Amino acid sequence: MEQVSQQQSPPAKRPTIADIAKIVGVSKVSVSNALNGQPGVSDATRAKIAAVAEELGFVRNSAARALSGAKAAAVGLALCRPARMLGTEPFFMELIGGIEKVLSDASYSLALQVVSDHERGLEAYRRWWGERHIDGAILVDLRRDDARVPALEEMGLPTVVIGHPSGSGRLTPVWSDDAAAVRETMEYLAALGHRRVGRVAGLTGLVHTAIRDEAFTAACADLGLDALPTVHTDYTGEEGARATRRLLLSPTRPTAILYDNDITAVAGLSVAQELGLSVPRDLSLVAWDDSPLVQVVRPPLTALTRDIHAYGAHAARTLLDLVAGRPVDGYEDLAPQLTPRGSTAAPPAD
Amino acid sequence: MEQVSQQQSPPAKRPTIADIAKIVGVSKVSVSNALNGQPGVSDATRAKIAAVAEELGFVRNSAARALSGAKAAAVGLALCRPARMLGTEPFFMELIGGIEKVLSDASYSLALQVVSDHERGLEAYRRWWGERHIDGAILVDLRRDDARVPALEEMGLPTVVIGHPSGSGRLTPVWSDDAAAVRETMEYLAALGHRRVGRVAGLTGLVHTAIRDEAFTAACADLGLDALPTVHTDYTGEEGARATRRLLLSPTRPTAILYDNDITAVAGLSVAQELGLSVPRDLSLVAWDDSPLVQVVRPPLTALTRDIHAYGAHAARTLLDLVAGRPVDGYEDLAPQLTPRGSTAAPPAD
DNA sequence: CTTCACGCCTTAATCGGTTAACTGCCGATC
DNA sequence: GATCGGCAGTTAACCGATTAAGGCGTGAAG
Repeated sequence: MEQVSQQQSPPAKRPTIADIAKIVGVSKVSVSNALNGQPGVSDATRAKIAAVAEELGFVRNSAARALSGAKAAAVGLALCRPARMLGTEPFFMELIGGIEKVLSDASYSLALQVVSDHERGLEAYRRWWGERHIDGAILVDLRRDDARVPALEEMGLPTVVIGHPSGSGRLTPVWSDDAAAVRETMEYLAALGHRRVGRVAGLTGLVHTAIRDEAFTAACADLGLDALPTVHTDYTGEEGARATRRLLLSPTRPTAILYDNDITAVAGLSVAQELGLSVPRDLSLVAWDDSPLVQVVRPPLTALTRDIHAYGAHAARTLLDLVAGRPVDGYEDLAPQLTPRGSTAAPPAD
Repeated sequence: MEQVSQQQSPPAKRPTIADIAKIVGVSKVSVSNALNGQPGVSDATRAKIAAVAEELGFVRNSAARALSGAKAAAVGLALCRPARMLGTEPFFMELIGGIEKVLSDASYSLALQVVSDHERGLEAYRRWWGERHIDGAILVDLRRDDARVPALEEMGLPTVVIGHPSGSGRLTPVWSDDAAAVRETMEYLAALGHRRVGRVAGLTGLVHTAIRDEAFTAACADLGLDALPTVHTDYTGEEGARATRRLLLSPTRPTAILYDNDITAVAGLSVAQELGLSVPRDLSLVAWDDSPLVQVVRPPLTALTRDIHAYGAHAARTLLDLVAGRPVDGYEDLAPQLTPRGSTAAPPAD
């Protein structure tokens, strides 16, 4: 706390289109048109303007541009995570990376706010939109009967919802078929010979949790498997461990467990090993979402893989279409693919 | 891709201070002053204006405000991560969470851009600043002789550097004493009886890597330990595993290894177990940065703990001071604290 | 009675772009 | 030769807020 290092305030004034206009000897409007590729400027003039702009290091003032009714060239994302869940899931960094890729190619930027609850998230969207700070928004962590959906609809803010169409109202959904992934996994486990499969799920309120819950129950019924009660968690390692312990110590101990994320699956693996169970000999585990994490443990976990980066990119691309007024349908991404690794095998003979 | 769900464009015009002025029967200026808590407005008028603004759901147009020379109420962060490293480290989500907390309390927002290299990161800062989109910036992943430092200095963009003062030039640094943490760890390991300690480090170019490298070498010398060559990685699990394998298969196999992040440490644990080494009986491991990850594996890893959320919050607070023109020193956060867990013990008798 | 200060409020100008409407001018068309 | 159309470019107005400068009435001081 001893280091002193001051910065002086910016002295130089930024060049404006008026400066360029004066130098080139044309009007502001011609400069504006030239720089924006609008017609009505000769190629010669256009070139001269471009040269001067370059030389002066001209940068458009987005405030002025926005004020004149143009786009803000930014989209908003209010991420709702209680502090302790932050950083537990690689999912969001990946997703944001994908979103960012598309946005920055279009010279859009992302306004990000991490908030404690959906209420405050909605406030952020409302402020950004009211201030004309953003042209569109991305909504994540979709809940059942999510109050944010009607609110955003009413605001008229172009929004892409990352989540199933069943919960996205009139907003544009981008989603993947989680039910299919559950089905594929259950068929795989059933084929291996498993009859009692447990499930450690995520937060109950989320739409995708409900969808997976349902698909899980349906698959059990279809495949004639024992339906064990699903245990819900908050995605943390601790709850994943607790849930796994509960399943493994119950009288109807499962021979395989399907997790809703990577952290709980890894925690489950540790619990199993603590209890003296060998994976995959005594117990098979499947993680949802592939990440460095699940590949680094021993044995590496069988996982439901999806390209989260691409998922985010699709959402961003869809939003840009929406903002530009291009006709937009929802976008269904690929369903997560089962990637078998060392954590799944036939159940013990018993 | 079948779902069709259109959104209509926003029909209603947002209320402006002119609207409020007309209704209340005063001038725009009075409205502006009233809403900004400026003097020159009677309490009665002020109350009336506030009431009408509330009723109309008035939100300030930040573009217009920015155009008139006011603050942009946002700060920028260009995060430079190659795609595959994204999401591997919980560190940045935590850091951003801490930054966000402080910013949103001050009604500031964060402009975030994930870029592929520092060159593009600098471009983002330049664009944001030129556009008056941000009032200040946060710089991370500080490298030695980082070209971004002089560039930002020259731009006059108020910037807080998350990194050691030795590399932050005239910009304001926020840092923690990594050297002290290395020293503490080495003393601990030496006290346990270790004589050969290996180190799996991060990217060579980074300032904090160099500082830890140096502290490591110095500590070895001071404590009379064998100086094994440090192995550098890109923080991924794969490279962590490779580095660990290399150390463990060398003729001078270490009895303890200090890692530069959590992912490489966990990968190292797996490698050790694969090679038939028992942790901590045959080998002790120390991870840098505590995360759910290192607590979930067996045994849970001894780690260098720091409050990353608070770290980010300090950086943001310092930046807000800087932006407001308040006198600012650099800020030295607490040094990472050693948290012993099950992965460290005395070395084998040999 | 003048003068000054002050509180409250107004008008005017400004930030840096964009859009709308209009002016010359040239060549093609009838 | 008059008319039309299109291109290159102009001027004027405007977006919504802020700052600067000034007016006007009231009460206190000289």
